[in-house]
Amino acid sequence: MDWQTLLAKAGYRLSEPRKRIMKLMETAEKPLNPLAIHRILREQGIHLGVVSVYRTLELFFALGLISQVFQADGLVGYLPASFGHHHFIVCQKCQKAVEFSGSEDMRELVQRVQTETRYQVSDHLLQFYGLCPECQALLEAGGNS
Amino acid sequence: MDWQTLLAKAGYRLSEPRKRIMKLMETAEKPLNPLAIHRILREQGIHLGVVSVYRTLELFFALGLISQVFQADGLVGYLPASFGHHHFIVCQKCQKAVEFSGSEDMRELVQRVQTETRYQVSDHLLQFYGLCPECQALLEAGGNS
DNA sequence: CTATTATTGAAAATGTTTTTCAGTTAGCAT
DNA sequence: ATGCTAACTGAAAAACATTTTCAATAATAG
Ligand SMILES: [Mn+2]
Ligand SMILES: [Mn+2]
Ligand SMILES: [Zn+2]
Ligand SMILES: [Zn+2]
Repeated sequence: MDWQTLLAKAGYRLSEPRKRIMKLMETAEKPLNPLAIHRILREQGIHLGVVSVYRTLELFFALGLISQVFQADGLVGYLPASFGHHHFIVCQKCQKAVEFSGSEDMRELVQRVQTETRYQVSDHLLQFYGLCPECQALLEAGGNS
Repeated sequence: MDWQTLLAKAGYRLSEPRKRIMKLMETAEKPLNPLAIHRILREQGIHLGVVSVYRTLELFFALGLISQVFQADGLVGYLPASFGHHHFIVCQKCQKAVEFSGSEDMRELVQRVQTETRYQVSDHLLQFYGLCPECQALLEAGGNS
């Protein structure tokens, strides 16, 4: 089921701002935050109210169409989410992020932690950080810094 | 080595605001953000500039004395950090958080993801969410909601 | 096509974080 | 102990980010 159908089935309208924002998200390689989206669209001549960007992202997130992406020091933005259980790995150099799937990750660790802490675990936040293939290549070639 | 020594060795002064803030952090069970810390201390009759709270948390974090804690929807605040590799599990009902250690967690998963994505993994963000023992008990007793 | 209702967006309000800078204080030297 | 000096603080303002409000607009159903 595509996002437009999902939106409709959930009782929401397929408005112009929502189309614009999803179209941009779909091509995004790096996590985008509300103001960045607003700015990029404006640069493309598409002028949305900043409020609509906030509202649309909130809605898309609630519907599971996009995921929040964190950098080691906080939320950086959103990226389109595929269905099912997955996480992101983010390049520390260029921010490019890709998903990896992970349904059975953590099983043992969750067991251990539940026993140790007496908490009942029901969810987790996981992200990896590192270097994307391109940035690895660049680093090997010439530059440090 | 205690935090005061660590601070001194790193060339920083042991100022009154820093003492106040660390003392509060040390007793915190739930993640605290800058404005919450500012408010709590003010309620105790200790009036710091809000700027100092921001600066001090930034410094403590850079020195590894405190950790950032995320809720499923963003950074919620800071908690004291013990040394070494560890993560937090946060109660979704009352926010109480405890650490668990985890040096060898993820080894296999990291391998798999490196192969799949061609990224080189160098770090990770992991947090668990669930119910603390107290909130489990409360839930079993009477209430739903 | 029309009516209905969700949705948009400008503006203002609110909330958060950073910058600036004059005054203060911790730690060191005497 | 006392004074010196650079690190530090905090009030204020600026900058930035988010939420609220509400009249105007536009998407969908009929
Ligand atoms: Mn997982
Ligand atoms: Mn770990
Ligand atoms: Zn990269
Ligand atoms: Zn709890």
